[in-house]
Amino acid sequence: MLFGRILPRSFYARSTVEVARGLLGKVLVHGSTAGIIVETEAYLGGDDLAAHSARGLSARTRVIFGPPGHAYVYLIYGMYECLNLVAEPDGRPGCVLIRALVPVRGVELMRARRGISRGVEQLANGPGKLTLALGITRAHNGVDVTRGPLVVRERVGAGDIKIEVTPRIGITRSADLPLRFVLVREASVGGTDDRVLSSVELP
DNA sequence: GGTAGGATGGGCT
DNA sequence: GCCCATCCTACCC
Repeated sequence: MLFGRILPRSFYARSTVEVARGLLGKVLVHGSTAGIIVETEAYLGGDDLAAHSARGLSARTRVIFGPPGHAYVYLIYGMYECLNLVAEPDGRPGCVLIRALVPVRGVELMRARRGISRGVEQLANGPGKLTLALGITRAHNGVDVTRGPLVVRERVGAGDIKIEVTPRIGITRSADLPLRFVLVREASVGGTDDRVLSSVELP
């Protein structure tokens, strides 16, 4: 698995939906651990009542209104942390929740952090699981993901991908909007990555 | 295969 | 005080 360049800020300075779709198939890297992004959700500005930014600017939502290409990490249910990547030009709200990864580097460390000896496909197949597996915490809230140690990279040799679109998971407001994006499989046949990508079990 | 319930703490009304 | 952008275990088909 070869990683390409770090995604530049211009990648994130687009509409939240474009960024959510564009992140599929890219590689999230933190230290010695990395995984291919296979599931994302877009949380928009404006009429999207499920978004944390819907209630306006606050100490918590400040990052979402800030410049693109930064991490928004928050605590959910008092126990887990969720990673978002901020989209849209500076000053406009919008972020992408990373919901699932296929581990490609540092699998043993991920296993140790998760405290389980289960299949590799279950190490990072959920928003609370992947932050635990990659060692991402609220200490990363606001960090610039166009500079290390937490970055997203291109994947060398990645072909066309197929994307499935569904409503978002686990929300009650604005629940019917088609803003969840899942990487179904590689369209190009024959790469060893096909097996890896199809092995993820989405929660 | 499926679902019900509990853990656990911060943000907001 | 209530509501969560969740996960795991136990238990029941």
